Amino acid sequence: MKSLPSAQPGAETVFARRFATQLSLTPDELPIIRDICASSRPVRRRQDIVIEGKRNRNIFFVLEGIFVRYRIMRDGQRQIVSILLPGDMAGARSCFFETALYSIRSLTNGLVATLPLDGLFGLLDRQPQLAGKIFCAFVHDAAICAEHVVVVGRRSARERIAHFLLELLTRLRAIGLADDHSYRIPFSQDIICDALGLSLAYVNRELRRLTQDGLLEISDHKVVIKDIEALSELADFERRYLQPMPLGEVMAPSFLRRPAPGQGEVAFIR
Amino acid sequence: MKSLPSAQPGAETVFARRFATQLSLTPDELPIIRDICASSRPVRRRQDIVIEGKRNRNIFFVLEGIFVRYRIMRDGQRQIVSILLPGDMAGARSCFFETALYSIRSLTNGLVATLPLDGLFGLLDRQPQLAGKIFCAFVHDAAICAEHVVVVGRRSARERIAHFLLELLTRLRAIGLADDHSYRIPFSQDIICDALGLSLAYVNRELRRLTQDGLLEISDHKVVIKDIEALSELADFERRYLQPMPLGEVMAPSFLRRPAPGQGEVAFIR
DNA sequence: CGTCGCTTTGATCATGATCAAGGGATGTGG
DNA sequence: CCACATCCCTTGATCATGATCAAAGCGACG
Repeated sequence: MKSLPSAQPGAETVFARRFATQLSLTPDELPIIRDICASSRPVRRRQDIVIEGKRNRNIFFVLEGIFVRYRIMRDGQRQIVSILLPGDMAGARSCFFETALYSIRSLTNGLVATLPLDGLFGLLDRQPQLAGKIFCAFVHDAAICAEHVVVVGRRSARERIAHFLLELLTRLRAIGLADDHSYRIPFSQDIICDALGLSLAYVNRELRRLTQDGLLEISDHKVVIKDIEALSELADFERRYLQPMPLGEVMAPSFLRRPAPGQGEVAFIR
Repeated sequence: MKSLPSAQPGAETVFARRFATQLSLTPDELPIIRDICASSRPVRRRQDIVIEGKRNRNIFFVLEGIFVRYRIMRDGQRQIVSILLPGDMAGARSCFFETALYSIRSLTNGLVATLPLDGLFGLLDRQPQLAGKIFCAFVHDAAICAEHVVVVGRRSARERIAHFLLELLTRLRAIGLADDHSYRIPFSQDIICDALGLSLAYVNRELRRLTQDGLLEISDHKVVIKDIEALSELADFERRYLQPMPLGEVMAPSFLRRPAPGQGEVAFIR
């Protein structure tokens, strides 16, 4: 299997800039994030950076590599709660509990920067708006998680798989790691089945059917979505949950914002 | 059906105090929250306070009543993403998207206070620690959501139902709305089935089996958990995800905290 | 050359969906 | 006060989605 290339020099600033865009950083906030990213650490493939049941007080910025947040059940089954891509943050949730509720593991070699929780609360006093932006990133993460509930709760296996592949396409494209219709997934089908709560054999069969129907092509870990329209229709995929407002716009005081065209505020009561 | 009693005078301060505890508010922060709660509004049963696809820029503090966050699918099926109880916050996520991703609806008469998003960002400058605490509450909400993924993804119908009822017991007890083994659920089985991604008929059957096995009793919307131990074992219910650290402790600088007994930091790399 | 990790496929089983019908409650209007 | 409707619970019969079990193929790699 080809994994992502290992840490290259300069990756820190590439992703510091990417964070900058996602979080709408101002010129004085940017160097702070760049500082955090500068002291990054490599993570080898299949390594846990957070372990369920152990204490964690660090927030990790994923600069490179793909990670999963997961739980191992009593019977040995695994449920993957989220897929974490470069530009995402990890480990924040466990900071607010005695010990971590999930483990977080790399699927590939990767690179992460560390912000201790204390550092975040420190920022809260010195750079409150920046700290707020980081907290907002947690909210975006939660939105993906909520959507995952809907995928797993109310969709058929075929729909789940289609949705999963489309979500990955959209997220990878947003960070420049996919082209218009295709991307490399450096992981195997068991990730898909554990993310979607399905059995391996069945995921395989349904993937096969999707390719036979001409919607996909998968070969050697490269996924080509041949008909995005049809697949989106099949999966009932709405990308809105992957597109939060630009933070600069959300955080500006409301008198600076024009209301969205044609959409007033919701009438509240009565 | 008996719904919760309507807004009583004084409910604002009762729950302002409850928030105070949950968020470890300091004496100067408390009046701010109390102010927000003072201007609360009643919500009638079965009313949407956030509507999917509509713009929302308000954070709602649930002072009274039970709410659900849900999505209606193409085929008319509903997936409930979260149950919101007094003391929870609602609508924050939709503030960060052009329009709401989910609707939020009351199951009972209720009472909510409103904090405009601008107000939260205003707090960020004037009372950064308080704003941080509110953001932390979003993280707790996300933890429940993540657990929901695991429930729906990898548990049998019987286990899901058991888990759901235990989660409710635990959360209601935490806010004083349940006694040791029982509580009233002012809603019907279709809420359970839409929360867990099951069919109504099957939920009914499995509920029946659980009562026949002597684990539960349900009559007229009152749930009595007769054997918490056995039910927890059956559901693989771990309440940890409902017990975040007291924020006062999390937010204190680390040199004030003693490490958790017997649990060092996680060894990071290698 | 043998092993390991991953994919593929077949056969069978069962969990849970769907369809259908009936049975209290409670409420409402005539 | 009764007729009727509505909401929710209950139960049976049947169906199908997806799990489980089993086995084989196939690179890659040591």
